[in-house]
Amino acid sequence: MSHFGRSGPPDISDTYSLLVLNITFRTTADDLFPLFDKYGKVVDIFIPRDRRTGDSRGFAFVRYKYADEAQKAVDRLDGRVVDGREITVQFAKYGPNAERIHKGRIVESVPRSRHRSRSRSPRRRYRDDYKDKDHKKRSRSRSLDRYERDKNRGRDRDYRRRSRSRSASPDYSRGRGRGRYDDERRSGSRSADRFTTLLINAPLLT
DNA sequence: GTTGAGCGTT
Repeated sequence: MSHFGRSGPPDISDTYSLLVLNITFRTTADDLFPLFDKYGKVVDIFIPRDRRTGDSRGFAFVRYKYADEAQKAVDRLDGRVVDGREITVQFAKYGPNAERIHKGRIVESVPRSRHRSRSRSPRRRYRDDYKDKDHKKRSRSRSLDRYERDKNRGRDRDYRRRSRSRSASPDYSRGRGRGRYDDERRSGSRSADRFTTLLINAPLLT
């Protein structure tokens, strides 16, 4: 029953998006919905998936109808263990300029960045430190290596396949030999004629 | 079957 995220963004101007990080790769929107719906009206849940494999990318977007409910969900669900992993819940933004979407709704849905860049509140600072420590523990080399390896493997296999099919093709060796032979014969005879003319004419001219 | 930083489909 995953009708979430199937028909595009419904009405962003009236919703408050939450970014849920560190979820399991097999956690679906239906798994998150009952958990997040307990703290407010969830209008949409979207989990970005890989284009090729269709697997979850490990994070989700939960859209709430009201900002206070979204804030409450952040407070209650950030750091909670879901499916064996500690999830990270925070307000999401569409891009580098998410505040320009609609002055009012979306801007109010990003109180953390504004508060952090303007003035730090000691009430939330201890949580930032906690999250910072959590982030420092993570390493990103594994997934990146896998991605590069996959890309290189695919390219290498393609290259190998093409190269092998060409060198192993009997047409290639036969055609190459025949072609070179013909080429040598045809152009050789003509150039030999020219050379003969030159050689014959050379002593005459000298 | 694996993985683990990050900001999203029309």
